[in-house]
Amino acid sequence: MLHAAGSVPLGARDRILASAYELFSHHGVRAVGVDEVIRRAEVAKATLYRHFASKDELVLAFLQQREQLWTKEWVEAEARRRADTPEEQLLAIFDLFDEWFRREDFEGCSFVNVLLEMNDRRSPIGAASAGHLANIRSIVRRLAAEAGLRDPDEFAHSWHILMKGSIVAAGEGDHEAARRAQAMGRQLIARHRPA
Amino acid sequence: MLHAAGSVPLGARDRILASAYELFSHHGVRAVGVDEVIRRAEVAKATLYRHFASKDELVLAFLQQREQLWTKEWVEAEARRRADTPEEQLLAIFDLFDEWFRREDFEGCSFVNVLLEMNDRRSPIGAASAGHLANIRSIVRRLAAEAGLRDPDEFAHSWHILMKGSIVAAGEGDHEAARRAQAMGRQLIARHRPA
DNA sequence: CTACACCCAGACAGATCTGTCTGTCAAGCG
DNA sequence: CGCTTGACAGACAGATCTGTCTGGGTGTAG
Repeated sequence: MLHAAGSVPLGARDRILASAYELFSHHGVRAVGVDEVIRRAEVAKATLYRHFASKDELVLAFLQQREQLWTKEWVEAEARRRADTPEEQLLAIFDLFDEWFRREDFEGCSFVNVLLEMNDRRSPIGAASAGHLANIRSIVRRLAAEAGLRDPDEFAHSWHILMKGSIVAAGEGDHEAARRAQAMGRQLIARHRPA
Repeated sequence: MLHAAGSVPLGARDRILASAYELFSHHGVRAVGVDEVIRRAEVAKATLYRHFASKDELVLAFLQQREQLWTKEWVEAEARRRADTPEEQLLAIFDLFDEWFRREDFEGCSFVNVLLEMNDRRSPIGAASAGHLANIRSIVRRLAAEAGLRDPDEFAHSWHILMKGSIVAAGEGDHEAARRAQAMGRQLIARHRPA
């Protein structure tokens, strides 16, 4: 054995995941084949299938990495960093979205994209996507609870509707979607503020 | 020539369109092949390609029929029928959605589904989907104008965010999505009411 | 030096999808 | 009756995708 701990130095697996992340997030998991993934990763096909049992397993790994990079390290961490109070942190999500929506390579929410590409909530991939979306909601729910808002669960579901709706609108080309969603978000906060 | 006017009696083309509508709306346009369409329609493959130049043309015809049946004859007509004032007609959209979201065979918004399946706004199919979504907004805009709301275009964009967000949430399994969106819609109406 | 683990390159099988083509049949019309 | 039109059934070509397999190369440990 080479590695005493469970850390692979910097190998083929990471290149495959990075390639899959770039391609799947921007072009969808159905439109991208494994040949394109290995070409960009500069690995052999056998290497991919040594590390992942199937393309579906690779997609599941991609979704987990998306949660780490997008949900946790971008949305959650950056929203908390940009504002002091939980209420302002919630609103800061749409400031992030505003910048995101204006990017040339805007790619949308991979969890929604994959869920709608599969068109099957009960498939392993569909269920995983729905699970990752639920994890986004629980971050919102936690912020709502920290802000002292009434009924954080109901709030999180409604807030998430604004997030998803604005992302789809941005996918159509609406560059003002984040601003519109934020305005509705302010009203939603007001309605959930304790009397 | 058989038909003096431009009306085909009841032929293969209608069976193809009906089959495509059922399959594409429920399982997506990428997951369904032409073989499945012709099998359900009970037509020969050559017959399909006599009436439609390609599968893409069939998809475009499906989207147009979706606009006729879903957008116009269901959402718009039924919302106008169920309420008297334009404001109540807007809110009635989410009453319709509430029943729709609870259906066993809930299929989501085909325009959003296809747009995200394609992942390309510039392709003919993606552009058509975006166009049909814009047509939904113009119906909302017209109702907002009839209701005397301020800035009907801004209102329609925001309202449509609620519609699309709740549809995606329903696709995840949230049966209360319509009620939540309607509550936010009431606040949006209040904000756009003239002083 | 040898053994072994890991990896690259690419051929290959099997499945599936679009779109074309051949052949047959039934109905309407002079 | 004979001709035309449209449709059915299905084989077929060509492309593409997943997953397997062979063969060869390289670096490291004992």
